[in-house]
Amino acid sequence: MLKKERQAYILHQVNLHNKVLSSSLCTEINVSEDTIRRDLQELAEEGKIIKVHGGALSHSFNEVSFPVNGVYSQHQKRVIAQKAVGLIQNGMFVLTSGGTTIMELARCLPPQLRATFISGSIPVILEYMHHPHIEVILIGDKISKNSKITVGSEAIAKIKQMKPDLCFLGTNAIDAEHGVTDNDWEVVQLKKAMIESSKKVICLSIAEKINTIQPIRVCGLSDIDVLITELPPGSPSLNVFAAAGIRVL
Amino acid sequence: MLKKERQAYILHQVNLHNKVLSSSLCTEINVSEDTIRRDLQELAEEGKIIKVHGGALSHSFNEVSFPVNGVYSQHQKRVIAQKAVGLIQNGMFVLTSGGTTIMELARCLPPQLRATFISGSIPVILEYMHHPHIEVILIGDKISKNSKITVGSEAIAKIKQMKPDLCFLGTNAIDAEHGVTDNDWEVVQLKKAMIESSKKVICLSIAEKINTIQPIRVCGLSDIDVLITELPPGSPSLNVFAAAGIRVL
DNA sequence: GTAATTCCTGCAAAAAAACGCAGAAACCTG
DNA sequence: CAGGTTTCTGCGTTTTTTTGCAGGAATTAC
Repeated sequence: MLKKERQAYILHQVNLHNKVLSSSLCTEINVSEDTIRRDLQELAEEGKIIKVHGGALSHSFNEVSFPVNGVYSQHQKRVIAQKAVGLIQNGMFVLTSGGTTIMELARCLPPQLRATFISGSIPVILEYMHHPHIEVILIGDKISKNSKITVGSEAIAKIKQMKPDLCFLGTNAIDAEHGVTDNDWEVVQLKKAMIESSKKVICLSIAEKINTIQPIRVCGLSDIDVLITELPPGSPSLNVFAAAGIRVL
Repeated sequence: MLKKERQAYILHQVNLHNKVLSSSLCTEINVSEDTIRRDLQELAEEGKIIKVHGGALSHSFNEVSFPVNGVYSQHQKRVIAQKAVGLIQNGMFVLTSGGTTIMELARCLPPQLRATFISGSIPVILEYMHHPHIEVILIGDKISKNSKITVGSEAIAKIKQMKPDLCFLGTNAIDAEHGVTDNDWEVVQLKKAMIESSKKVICLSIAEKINTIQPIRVCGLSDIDVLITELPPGSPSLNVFAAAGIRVL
């Protein structure tokens, strides 16, 4: 990995997560801690980041006070994303939906990972594109402006041609009885096709959305292989899903 | 292998992968490391790549390093965009390439316009999405990270299925003798398909790029219907294009 | 207050770049 | 076509950059 590449990656991470630990960086990029420290120092001298003991902060950090709820659920989503990343292995074909949880997943991908990611969500694709080693496949079709995702028969046909190893679904509602439900008809059609095509379906859901229901049905619990939430796997509210044969992380 | 060949190959590799290692290049082309270094230096002096210790990076890597030229040519590009917008009418199907000139076009679209825009360029699509009445169709395929555009046989096949009314091409180089040329092989394939499919081809080019040549040919002058630059239509440097039967705006 | 990180300094090894040079190829030019 | 010039390429040497490591100082955590 070239020095400039490394620094660009660090800068991206800092801007993304607002903070970065030198210890975690050096395991991610697989260089010595001294190298990281020197990189941080250079970036700090250029005014791009703020160096602190143990890592670095984004410049925007001390300016703005965050919306409280935003940060809170973002933290939960990061926990989910970290768990999800563990399932991805080199060489895999990974199909993902859109949504903020998937965005977080995209941001948490380790830089040395080599895999192919497929999606029709513009924001998610943008995030994948920052990654140094990931191949990005974009599903084309008409764009739904509010969900920023491609929808339509062409997109569904393309998905049905594939057989990805993993499918990560950001879920709007999941319930023990009604399964996964959503509120956008076109997005649901797409998700159905994604589930059908994929070898393994992984649902990402923050605890807040567990046992909630939306008007349109996506799939039943039997179609889900793995459920990831920010809660520990043994939590009582998750027992019902484990009992249905879903691997709960 | 000739020097020009070698440099074209290097440039292609850089544009394809966003980075290149001099060590790997010299085993690929089978020349000494000094030769590679000299090539990289020349390309860097011409501003085509960014040379770093151990190799070189694509210029799109930094993206935010065009403050001077950026603002300057942005004004020219806006002039071009304004002229181009005049060609678009309600109900039209418009196919566009990527590039900063097309970005400017996207920003200049009048808000009451109702049309369908098709592109494989992510930044351009993002701009179209802001428009209230425009239908946006995204061409899907593998994403080329440096040009931020979808490239590949799927994308080309999709384009060939369409028959858009207009095709706006951002051009990297146009010359009276050699026609339109470019430096990214995959993007050229795409542009060729776009030209073939469209009823009317409109080239957008800032004057700076007139009578310049890039390694790979896109099309001849006879394939172009309209040429738009920031210069007034009667400018001497444009006469040769008008003489070739192109409508010059 | 103590233990554990983290940081800094100097240093050394490896890699890459710069430099000068010389042989070879290409290219004028009369 | 012959002689001269320029350009290109590879080699050896020197210089610079980068990176990791060790040991002591500074900072933080408990």
